[in-house]
Amino acid sequence: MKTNIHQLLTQTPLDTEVVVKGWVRNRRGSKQVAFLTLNDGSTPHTIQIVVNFDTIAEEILKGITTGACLKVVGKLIASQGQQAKEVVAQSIEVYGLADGETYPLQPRKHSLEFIRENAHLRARTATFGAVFRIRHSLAFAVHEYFNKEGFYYVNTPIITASDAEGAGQMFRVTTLDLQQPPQTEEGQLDFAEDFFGRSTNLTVSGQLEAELLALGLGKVYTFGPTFRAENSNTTRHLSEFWMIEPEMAFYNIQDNMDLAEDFVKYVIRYALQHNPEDLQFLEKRLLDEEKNKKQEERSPMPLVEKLNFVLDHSFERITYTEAINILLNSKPHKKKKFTYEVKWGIDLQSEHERYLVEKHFKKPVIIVDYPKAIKAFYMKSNDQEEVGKETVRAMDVLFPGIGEIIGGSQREENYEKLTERMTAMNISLEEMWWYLDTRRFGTAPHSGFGLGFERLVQFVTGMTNIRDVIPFPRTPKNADF
RNA sequence: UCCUCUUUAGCUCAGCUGGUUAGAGCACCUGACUGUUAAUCAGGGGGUCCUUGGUUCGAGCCCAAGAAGAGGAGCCA
Repeated sequence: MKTNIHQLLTQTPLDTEVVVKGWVRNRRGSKQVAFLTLNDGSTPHTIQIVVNFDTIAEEILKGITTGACLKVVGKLIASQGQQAKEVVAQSIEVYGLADGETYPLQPRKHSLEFIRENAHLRARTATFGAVFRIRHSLAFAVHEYFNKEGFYYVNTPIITASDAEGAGQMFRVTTLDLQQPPQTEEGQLDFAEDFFGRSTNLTVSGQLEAELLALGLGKVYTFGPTFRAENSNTTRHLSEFWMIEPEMAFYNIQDNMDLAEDFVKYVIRYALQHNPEDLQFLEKRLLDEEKNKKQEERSPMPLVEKLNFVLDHSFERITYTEAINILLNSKPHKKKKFTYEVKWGIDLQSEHERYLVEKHFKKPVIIVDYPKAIKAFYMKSNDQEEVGKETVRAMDVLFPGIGEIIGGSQREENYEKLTERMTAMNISLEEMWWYLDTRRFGTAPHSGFGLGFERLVQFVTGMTNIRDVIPFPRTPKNADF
């Protein structure tokens, strides 16, 4: 039976003959004995291999440095050193050496920027091992949650012709000859000649398609790649990221918020239960990293405590109007510390959101009922409101440290109101005929939201740069590996 | 896209007011050491000082342009 290092450390009884395969993290030694620490990705911990030179020819150890991959046959025994268990080698087979002169990773702390430049090898580091294991757990928990709640997993297209969503700049998909593109008589690019016979792009959201499926299947969710060609250079934006978009028939905005909170708590709890050692490792990493920071820039609580805090407290729910009033009465506003003016109708800026979440409530906050003027066409209008202060049933879930983690709304199901709004916003009714058909035939109240998966992974792992929570980050000017 | 900062050995960094042969720790190699834990000790090799142009007798250091990276902002998830 194949055993991994996690099993060796936690389950395998002592004095068992074992086979260990993994990559060397570190090597120490003296004349008689060498110590290798090995990791195989199954655990944040390493197992120590003891090599006595009277058993193993010293020649075999030549060239085995950090990064080498080995197969070790030996016996699992109680360690004389600080770790509980270790393996005394009986034989060693070298799968591959890693030339010390050129192998980039060393048994020392590297900067995250350096490791990012070597993203092809970073799965071998303790930090990224932990991050990617947690990422897996969260992804698995997403499916588990929705499955248990009666949702269907649906796949929406990655190549779309829709350009009505307005979620951001899009990547064009084309097979046209860019050297000599076909032109129409007016001198425009002739997309009739293109592969699909029309202009197509990578999806910026699966929401509109998910709505079609929800209005038939009831409760659905998507979990897939999403693309935005925005020139965003921040620690929380990617050009290619994974989005989770549940869409539910017969859910109003309250149901939508309840679901969002329950869902996020479920997946965080899952990671706490399934990756305690990885989280402990990352917690320690974060503490080390923040040692050099000023007190006020450090995280207010350790990682695991922060996650438990989120589970133990209900998210604060306030309306946009209430949020504006809190901000108007806040110290930074009165002392004119905000860069952006606070008044009803503005889109809340990062500094405002951060004040509400990190200073005022000190926990996750859900803001609802945003001004209609700053939100998308498909969001349901609230009734009977003061002229000039119309709102829509939109909600954002704000998390400390990363800001908006979820954006959602109840959708406008009324055909007349929807088309009126689309016309006002210059969105083509003809192109969106398929979307409007759901309102024309058997329309139903429904809601949904989108959650940026990487932002969730960021929050749970405490990683501050979103490029460090996806194996192959795509950002402006960077598509390496 | 805007603002700020950064770029010197494989990595992390130092390098004074512009001055002659550019340094340290770690990594790597060689050797020492009776079980190490960031092992330790001794020695060795290793440099396009981001690029281009300029100022100067002389530039790692000053000036200009550009590139890349980081942080923040905007856009958003």
